[in-house]
Amino acid sequence: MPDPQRATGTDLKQAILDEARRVLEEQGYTSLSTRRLASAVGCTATSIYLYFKSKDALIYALIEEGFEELNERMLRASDLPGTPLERLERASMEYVRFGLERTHFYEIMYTLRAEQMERFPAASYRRASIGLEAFAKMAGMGPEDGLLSGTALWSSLHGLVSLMIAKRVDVSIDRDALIAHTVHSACASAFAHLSGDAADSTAS
Amino acid sequence: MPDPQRATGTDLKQAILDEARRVLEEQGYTSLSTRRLASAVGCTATSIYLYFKSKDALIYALIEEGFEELNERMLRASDLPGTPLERLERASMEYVRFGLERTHFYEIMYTLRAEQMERFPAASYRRASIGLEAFAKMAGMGPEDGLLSGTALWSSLHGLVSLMIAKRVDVSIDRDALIAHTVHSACASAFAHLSGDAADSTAS
DNA sequence: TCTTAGAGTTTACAGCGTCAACCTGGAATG
DNA sequence: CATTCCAGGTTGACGCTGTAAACTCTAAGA
Repeated sequence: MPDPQRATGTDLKQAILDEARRVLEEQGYTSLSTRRLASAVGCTATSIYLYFKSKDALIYALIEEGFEELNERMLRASDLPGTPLERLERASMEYVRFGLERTHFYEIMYTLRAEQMERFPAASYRRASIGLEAFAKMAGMGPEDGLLSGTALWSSLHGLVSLMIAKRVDVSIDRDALIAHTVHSACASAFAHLSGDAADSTAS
Repeated sequence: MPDPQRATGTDLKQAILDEARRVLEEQGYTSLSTRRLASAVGCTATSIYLYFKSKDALIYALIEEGFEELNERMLRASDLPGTPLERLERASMEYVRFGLERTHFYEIMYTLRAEQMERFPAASYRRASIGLEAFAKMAGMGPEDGLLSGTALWSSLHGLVSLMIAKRVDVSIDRDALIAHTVHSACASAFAHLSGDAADSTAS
């Protein structure tokens, strides 16, 4: 009987996941190393492979947690009463807040390049765009023009979040003002293009 | 006298830079390794440190090349005659095109996190936001509201580029349509907020 | 008591960035 | 000519990394 304190079996898997989440949040995903992880939870590096196919698979598990939380927060934010535009803005704000609060999660969710990671399970890819679908639905958009407007909105929000995370935004800019401005005008844009609908086909 | 084919001195530095650029463009920055680089140009890994303080410093040299090209392209695009809005749209299109053509360059320029790299020389940080200043100037924006609108525009473009690079955009969306749509509405937004100026202070 | 299977460990491999010490050919100096 | 000096390399090492193969230990079942 070894150390009774030490986790084994399913508990060990959970302990690995917990520690990985902790390290990710505190130091970012580049600090995630199998050996450090293992020594923190009291096992060897190779034991991790008993529960995760690879290091990437472990990271994917964290990514899914991230999508879960993001979706939940966006749904909660948009479920409050209000006009469609108000609800869209609240959900958008929540998206931005999530990104800025959980920067390291956001990073692995959206900025890791697909091709240089092991194949991401198809089911998870679906998850990744649920947020977008939420945008489109919220605005009552059809699957055609809605996808376009929704993606453009998403681009704005994602761009804002990732520029801020990467510290590329001019330091003299008031952060809250920038966020309010960007969210406001991106949401307005999305709605404007909806009203214009079939009438507006821009010059070729 | 060793192999006369082999580059030495300043030539060696140039050869290292050339090879690094080649590998970056073909395989991305994660494939840049000092040893592989060295063996490709015919020297040892440590020789690289004779010309670059660190691997990061080498990457920064590439980053600067990227900014140089991007700035040049944007200026060229916006220097053609046309209304300010047209010029802004052309420059924006050029920004997006650069990002999608030179994905690996774009990646190191805008998505590497500042804190996990060695200190980026201050002068280069200035370079990094010249594009933004160009946006603001082009629209004849003052340094106050211009920075805000310019950054919001930049967010849209950057978000679009990086979502597309990371392959997060729904495959059923027509790429060109998405680009046209996003650029068009982001530029329009930037101009709208300029006209509204001091009059428009949104409800608190 | 013997077998079996699951759960972890040991050991190893090939790669990484980087540092300290060493070598070497040619120019400058005596 | 002989000597010194040094820029421009190389060698070898350190401490990391992910991960595969082979080994050991423990508990349950027959």
